[in-house]
Amino acid sequence: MGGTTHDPASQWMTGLFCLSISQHLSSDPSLQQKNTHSQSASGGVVMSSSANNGQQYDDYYKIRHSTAHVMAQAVIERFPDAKIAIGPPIKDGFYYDFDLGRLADGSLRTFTPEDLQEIEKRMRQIVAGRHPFHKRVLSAAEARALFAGQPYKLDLIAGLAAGGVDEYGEPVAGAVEISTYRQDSFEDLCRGPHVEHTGQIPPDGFQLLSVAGAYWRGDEHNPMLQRIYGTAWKNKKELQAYLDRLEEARQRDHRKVGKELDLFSTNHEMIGGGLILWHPKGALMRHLAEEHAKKMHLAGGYDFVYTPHIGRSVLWETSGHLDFYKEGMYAPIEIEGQSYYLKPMNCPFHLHIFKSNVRSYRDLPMRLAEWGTVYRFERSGTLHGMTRVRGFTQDDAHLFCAPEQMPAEIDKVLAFSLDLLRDFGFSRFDLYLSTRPAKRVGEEALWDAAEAALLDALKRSGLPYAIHPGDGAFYGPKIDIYVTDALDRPWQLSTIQFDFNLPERFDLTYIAADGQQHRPYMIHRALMGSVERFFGVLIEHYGGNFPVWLTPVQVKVIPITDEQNGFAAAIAAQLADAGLRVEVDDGDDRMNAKIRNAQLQKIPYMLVIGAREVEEGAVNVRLRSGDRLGTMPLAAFIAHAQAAIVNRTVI
RNA sequence: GCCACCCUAGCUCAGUCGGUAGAGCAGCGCAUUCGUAAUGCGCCGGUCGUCGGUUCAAAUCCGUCGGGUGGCUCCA
Repeated sequence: MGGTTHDPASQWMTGLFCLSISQHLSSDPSLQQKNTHSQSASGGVVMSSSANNGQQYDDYYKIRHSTAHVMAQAVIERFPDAKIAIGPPIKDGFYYDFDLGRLADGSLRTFTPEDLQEIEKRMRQIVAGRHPFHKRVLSAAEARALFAGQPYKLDLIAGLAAGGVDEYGEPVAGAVEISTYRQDSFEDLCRGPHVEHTGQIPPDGFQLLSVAGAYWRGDEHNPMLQRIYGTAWKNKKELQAYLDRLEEARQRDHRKVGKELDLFSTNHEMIGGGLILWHPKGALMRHLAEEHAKKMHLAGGYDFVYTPHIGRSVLWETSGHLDFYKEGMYAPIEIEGQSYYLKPMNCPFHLHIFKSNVRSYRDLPMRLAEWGTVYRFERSGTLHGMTRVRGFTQDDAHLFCAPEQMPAEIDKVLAFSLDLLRDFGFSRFDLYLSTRPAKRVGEEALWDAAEAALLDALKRSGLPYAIHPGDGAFYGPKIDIYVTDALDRPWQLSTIQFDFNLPERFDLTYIAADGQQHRPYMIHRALMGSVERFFGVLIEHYGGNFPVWLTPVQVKVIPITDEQNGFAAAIAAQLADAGLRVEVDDGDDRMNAKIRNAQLQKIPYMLVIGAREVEEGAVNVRLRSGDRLGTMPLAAFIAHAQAAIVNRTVI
């Protein structure tokens, strides 16, 4: 999700008066596809240095698309009355949506696990038949006749026949050709391309994965369809590699690792959904992360502010939140006849800090930063661990500057953001510039200047970027930064957004050198985005094997017998004095068990202390990786560990 | 919110055709003093998520509510 225009959630997230952070896991490789699409639709606006390797993409695209058709055939054979909707290839696979009608009791007819098994079995038979894919082009009238009993197809044809727009109302370049593809007994409305015949679908390269409810065109006002997800690859080996990747992702799931390492928990029944309890070890990591980020902010010219958790309704009326964002806000609290709202965003408070005094151009740029905890209503079905929650803390800042300062300020904040993300171990970035949408506020000159500044900053960054034309919020253009994690998954973290709206609403001014009042530029930015979500992403990126500087317990001292407990305690005291976070395991376990426990807790350094070490006054160092550094003087180990901390390395 | 699947001890799970509950880990106790991923023995621990129905009998079958997981346009 995260960032596509068609995502209703992110649409209301961005259609706000203030900084919005997409909390979603951005499992959205559509970005790449979307760019291609934008390019064809709007004449090559997209500039991206991450090249599509077309041939490969085409092969997978054809295999997945064709497998979807084969699946639809198998479904139709088993459920002859099924209505078929759409069945596109997607990242790593495909899906197809079906309407199976209703059962006698009025409930939706759905696929059972047995259905899936049988469908998959039948698919292999169809594939073995080596049926060719036949394309034919037909008129809208012919298409309507062909799909007379298929309401969803008729809906699609209507969109195509209307011309100029596709089924989502997006403009389509060029003339629209209506075509079908047929294999064996199954003919589907489709623009292709497909493989030549079903024999080109590797029978051991695909697998059905899951069934899910999905609304027609993603709109909950529409009928709910039954979607079958599948995956398809060129051969068995690739399929297995993909399944292994899914398993690896399960192993790294931040909810699983968070429990194993005792970092955080949630409790829907007693606390509430989407609300995080940070346990001591998780809280320590959060403290370390924030401490580092805050030092960077102070060095980067930011001023810290603190603002309340609630504010009077007039504040949210002024900001526009009560008009446009009420759905996302919690119900008001009544105090002394006044309504107070829990804050969904920090910006209105920051604007009031700006307004609390007459501002001179000499005060600018003013950079107000706050780790501000906000509360937003999210539908219960969308909540997910730490990455989609109802209460979260933004590393939020608002930059106010004079027009002439703006380009430099953009450069600075972009570089700052990337520096911070790099410090947390991310090295692969994709940047997106979202430009002016049709409905917008602010003068054209403001948009021109802001978009140009953002684009220049992107160019100077030297990193891959792309443009999403028309994808900006109505109040200003923005840059979003996606990082790619260790499992090649993109996540939207940082966002840098112009706002031409709030300075107007709050009537912000400063006195320029000409003695006149001027309106400042205002930029929202969050780098981690939501601290909770960022933490979830970090857990999955590292799979719990955190870099030494962030890990809650850095050193476990392991005396082999209790003869060494005294020496171990003395070692631990010296390590603590050196600033290391250390624990001693002086329990009854054998050394092997102590090592195993430390290993399971993913503690980077284990210092094994036996009689030899005591005699030599040294420590024997084992790493989390299983590597052994051997015996060394304590001072040498401290130097090693401190270097790992300073360099933020993962050992 | 909607669709599917799931809910058994603190955790991970087993429990056959319906005959009234088991293991490992964790915790606690005792013994053990050990050289790089689990020492042994014992003890404690569950009205099988909730409420209701069917039945001589329900963890098991049916319904209900609660909770969890995946999904709800990655464009015919």
